[in-house]
Amino acid sequence: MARKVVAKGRARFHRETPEDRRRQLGEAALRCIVKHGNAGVSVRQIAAEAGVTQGLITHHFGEINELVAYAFDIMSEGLLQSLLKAVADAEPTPQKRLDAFINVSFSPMLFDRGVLGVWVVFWGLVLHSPRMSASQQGEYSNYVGAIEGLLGDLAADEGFGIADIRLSAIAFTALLDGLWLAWCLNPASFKPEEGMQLCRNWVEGLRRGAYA
Amino acid sequence: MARKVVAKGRARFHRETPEDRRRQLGEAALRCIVKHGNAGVSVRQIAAEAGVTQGLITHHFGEINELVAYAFDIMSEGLLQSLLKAVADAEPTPQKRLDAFINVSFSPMLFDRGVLGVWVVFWGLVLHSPRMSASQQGEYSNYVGAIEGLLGDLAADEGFGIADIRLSAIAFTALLDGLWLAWCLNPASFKPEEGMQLCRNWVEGLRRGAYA
DNA sequence: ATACTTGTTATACGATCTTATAATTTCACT
DNA sequence: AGTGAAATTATAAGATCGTATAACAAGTAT
Repeated sequence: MARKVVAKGRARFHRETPEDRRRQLGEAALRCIVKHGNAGVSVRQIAAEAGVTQGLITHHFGEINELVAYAFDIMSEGLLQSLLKAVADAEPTPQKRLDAFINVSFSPMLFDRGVLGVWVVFWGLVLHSPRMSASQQGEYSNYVGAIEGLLGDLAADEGFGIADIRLSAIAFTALLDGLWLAWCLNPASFKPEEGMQLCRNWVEGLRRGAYA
Repeated sequence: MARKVVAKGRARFHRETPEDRRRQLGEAALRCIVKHGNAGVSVRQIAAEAGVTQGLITHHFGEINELVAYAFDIMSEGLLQSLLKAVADAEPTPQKRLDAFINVSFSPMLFDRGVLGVWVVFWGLVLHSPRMSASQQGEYSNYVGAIEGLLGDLAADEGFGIADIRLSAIAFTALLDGLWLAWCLNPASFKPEEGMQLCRNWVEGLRRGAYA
C-alpha cells in the first residue's frame, strides 16, 4: 500500500548539523551580497539562494543581523587565512614573505570587485551596529598584527629603524585597502601590477627611513 | 462667504523652484544616509526628512536612484571645494599647500564617521549601478588630479624625481582614503594627528626617492 | 519497530517599500 | 480678478521585507 504517506506534497529535505547549516547559510548570504550588494541582504533571498525556507534562518540565527555578522566572520577568516598561507608558502626571508603578502593581496582572488562589494556592505553595517563593529575590530587587529610582524621582521633583518611599527602597519594596511577600493570602484584607474609597485615603493620609503 | 474654500484640510505648502527643491531633497537624503546608512535610502524617509510628501521625489527625480546620484554629486563637490579652499588659503609654497591639504583632510569636517557613512553607501551603489559609477569616476579623477598638482609642484620645487606622478597621486589618495576608512570604522585604532604624520611620512618617502 | 528530539517546511501577519495616478493648490502672468 | 502651468499633496496598488507560529518529517536512541 503505497509508501509511508508522503504527505500532501510537503518538500523533502535532509537534516544537517547546526554547524553545517549555519555555514551553508552564511555562504549563501555572501553570494547574495556579491550579486546584489545591500539589496541582497534579505531573509528571503538568502534562503532561496541556500535552497531552504525562510524559517531556517530564524531558527539558526534568530535575527538576520546575526547571520550577516556570521557571514562577515567567515569571510574575514577566509581572507586572512589566504594571506597567511601565501606568506607561509614563501621563502622564509622577510623580504620574500612581504613580497608574497603584497602579491597575493593583488591576486584575482582578493583584488576583486565581488570581494570588495561584500566588504562595503559590512562597512556600512559596522558604522551602525555595535555587533558588527565588534567583529570588525577583532578582524582589523588580526590583519594589522600580521603586517606588523612582516614589517618588523624586515626592519630587523635589514637593520633600518621604524619609530612606531604599529602605526606603520596601519598605514600599509590603509594603502592596501585604499588601492583595493579605488581599483574595484574603477578598474581602469590603474593596473594591479602598478598597485603592487606602489606598495613596494611604500616599503622602499620605510627602508629609506621616512618612518624612522 | 468664508474664504476661498480651504479644502477639507489639505496641507498648505509653498512652491520652490525645481532647482531649490532638488537641492533640499538631496540634502535631506544625505541626512537620512548619515543617520541610518543604507536603511536611510528610502523615498518615505527622505520625504519626511525634507518635510514633503513622497510624490515630490518622483516628480523631481523620477526614480529614487536619481536622487541618490544627485546627492552624491552634491557631496563630492562640497568636499572637493573644502579641500581646494584650504589649499588656496595656505601660504603659496608647495610644501605649505600640501600640508594644508593633509591638515584639512584630517579635520573634523572631513575626518568624520557621518561623512564616511555616506561614502560607504555610495560605494555600494557604484559597484552595482552604471549611473553611480559614472559620477564616481568623474569625482575620483578630479580628486586625484588635485593631488597630482600638489605633488608635482612639490617635486619641481624641491628638485626630486617621481617616476609617475599620476600613480603616486593614486597611492596618496589611497592612503588617505584607507586611513579615513580605518579610523571611522574604529576611532580607537589611531589618532587623527597620527594619521597626518603617516601622510607626511609618505611624502618624506617620495622626497627620498622611493617613487623615482 | 516505536517514540522523541529538533531540524525544517509552510503559512500568516503587519510593516514598509516603490511607483503610478488623480486631485488640488500655488504662483506668475495677463 | 481670472486663467493656466506645474509644483505639491493625497491615495492606492502591488511587492517585498522580517518575524512569529504551528505542523511536519528525519534521524537517533531506545
